[in-house]
This record gives sequence, C-alpha cells and structure tokens, in this order.
Amino acid sequence: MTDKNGNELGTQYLRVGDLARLTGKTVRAIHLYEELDLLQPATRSSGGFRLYSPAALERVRWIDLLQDMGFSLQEARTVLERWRDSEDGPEAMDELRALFGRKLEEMREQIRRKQQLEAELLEGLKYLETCRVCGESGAVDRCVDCAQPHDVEREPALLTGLKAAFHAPRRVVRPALVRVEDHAKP
Amino acid sequence: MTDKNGNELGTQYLRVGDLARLTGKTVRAIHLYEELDLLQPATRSSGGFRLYSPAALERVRWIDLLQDMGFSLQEARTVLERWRDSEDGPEAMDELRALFGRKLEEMREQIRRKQQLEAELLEGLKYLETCRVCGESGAVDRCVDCAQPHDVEREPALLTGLKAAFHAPRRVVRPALVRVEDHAKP
DNA sequence: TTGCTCCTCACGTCACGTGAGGTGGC
DNA sequence: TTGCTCCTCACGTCACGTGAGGTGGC
Repeated sequence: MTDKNGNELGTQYLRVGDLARLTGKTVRAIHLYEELDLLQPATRSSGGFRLYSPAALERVRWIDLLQDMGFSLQEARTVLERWRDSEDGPEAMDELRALFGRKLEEMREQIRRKQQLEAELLEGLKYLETCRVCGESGAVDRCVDCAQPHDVEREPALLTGLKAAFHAPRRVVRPALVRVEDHAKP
Repeated sequence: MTDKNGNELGTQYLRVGDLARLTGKTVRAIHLYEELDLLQPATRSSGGFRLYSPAALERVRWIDLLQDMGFSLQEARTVLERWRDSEDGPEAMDELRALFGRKLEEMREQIRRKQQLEAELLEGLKYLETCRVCGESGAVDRCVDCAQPHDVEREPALLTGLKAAFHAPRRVVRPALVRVEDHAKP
C-alpha cells in the first residue's frame, strides 16, 4: 500500500533532527545534501517538516564514508548518477570501478604519507625532549639559546622552518621590566 | 653588514613568484601566509615587490608540513608564537611538546582509519568485479538488476548507501524510445 | 617599447556554522 | 498555552582560486 506520493504506509518516518542525531551530522549538513541532490525526504508533513524513510540513514552514512575517502560532495553525486546510469548498461559500472580503483591508490598514497609524518613528529618530539633537559639544568632557561647537541644528526623538518628567521617584527608580549622579575631566581 | 632595514647585504633575494615556484605554492597562498603573520618578506623593492631571504623557503615548506599534519594556518601561527615565547622560559616549550604529542596520536588514528577505508574500497571493488561478469554473460545488461550472489557474505558499505532508495525523482537522461533502440540486441 | 612579473582589491568556492525571524505539533 | 522542533533566508569561515585594473624592471 502506498499513499498519493508513492510512499509506503506504516513506515516510521524520521524527522531531520532524528536523522542528524543518528548519523552525527548537523541539520544544516543534511539540508545541504538535499540541495546537492544527494538525499531527499520521502515526503513532507502538512506543516512542511521533512520526513525521511529509514533508508535515508544508510544514505547519510554512505555520504560520510565517501567523504572520509576523500570524495567531494560533487563527486559523491557523480557516483550516484553513474550508479543510476548503470541501469542502462554496464559502461557506467566500468566507470565506477575505475573511480574506486583510483581512490584506492590515493588512499594507499595517503597512508604512506601519513606514516612519513608520524616519523617526522616522532623525530621532532625526540629533539624537543632534550630541550626539557636544558630547562632542568638551569644553565639556560631560553630553549632557543640551547647549546646542547640534541643528540641527533639531522635537524627535524618540524624545527627547521620554525627557526627560520627573517627579521619578522617581534611581537612584544610583556614589557621587559616585568619579564625580568618573572624569571628572577629566588 | 646590514642595510637600514637590518637585512644582510649580498643576500640573494627571491621574488614571490620564485618562492611560489620553488615550493609548489601559488602566489595567492604566499600572500595569505603573510596576512596571517606566518611569513614576511625580508624587504621590498623600491617598486613595492616583495623580496624574500632564502630562509623563507624553509618557512613555506614548514607551513606545508604542518598543513599535511592537519594543522590549520591559525594553529601553525600559534606554534610559531609558542616557539617565540619559549625565549622567555620553558613553559611554552612544554606546550609545544604537548601539542605535537596530540598530533602524533591523531596521525596514528588517521592511519588506522585510512587502513579501514582501504579495506572497504577493496571489498567494494571485489563486489563490483562480479558485476563485470553479469555484463559479459549477456543475461542482464542492467547491473542494478543483477541476480548473481556476488560471492560475498556482507554487502560492502560502499554499496549499501548507493542502493538506498527513497523515491528520489529519477533524472531522465534520455527519452525511453531512444533507450530501447540503443539496447536492442541485433 | 615590449612582455613578463608584480601590486592591491575583491568576489567566488567548498562544506558547512550560526544566527534571525517565523511557524508546526504533541 | 508552553516548549521544543522545524522552516527559509542569508551572511560568516577557511584556504585559497580567479580575475580586474594598474604598475615595476630587465
């Protein structure tokens, strides 16, 4: 049995707030997906409230998945269109396979890159760890002046750009007199 | 020896276009970094051209590194400020270590997530691979109608949301009469 | 002088966030 | 009737992209 809009009777409809809560999205995001033709309410209430079928939950979670994979919303829309086009023949399906194949390669590349960055962060942290020693030694309390060899051959990339100086106007945070008092050793 | 602006004489200055080319950034991006106080030219030519010291190369590459690690430009600016603050004592350095430590955990989380997505894409592709067989068999040329068991226990998440139907207005690409002709088997 | 580079607005994009002012539904 | 949810504009954000109209420098 269906109503005049072709919707099944007896369906438990969701309101936009429910859909948002159950998917971790905001109402605004769901409105946006509708504008971009990624998702439509099954119907509207007499007062204009959007009413979604439970299938909308799967659709929103699917959009979220594609976004995590690095698809833009426009690309996600293209995927939906190709899927619908595949009703008319297998060419569109070939396109989809190629698209997902490219994404798989991208994903692997991103994993490799992030593993590099993980190593970079570890090196940077190791380097800064020796700064803690500087502070404790009491010899200097300005890490920037640290004379320690830092026990590392190559300076981590995380630090190289930090130290790069080109006479940028130094922001004065506290007046010099106060600063001296703050750090006087009792 | 320095000039009236405190810049070293004999330095090979870079113009903004050089800096862009050597770092793979756009001129617009470099202008933006300046607006956000992440980078300043060492000086300007008499005609107003920005002139950068070679250290700017390291700074731009550093900004790129932080962005890859998921820092916003505002966060990158905070890192620079904390580094400068560390001239006044080791507290700011502790903050930096904590910040990088959190990023390291984020990075590892992102790697785990992307490995999940990699598996998800592989499953989706495996599923679609059986659609190619459908197309070749000639039994159906609409993959959506495919009756094959697809040789998989769980339907991949990549497909579940794709198939979710809720009576969205079907976009008509070609008129039905033409479509029948297109797919008539000779 | 020509051509390439640079300058400063200033508006556009993407995926939303965030109210403003008004109404539905139990 | 009260309070929570929803509605439709519409402007803001972030990290730039993309001209528009004008000038520097070899």
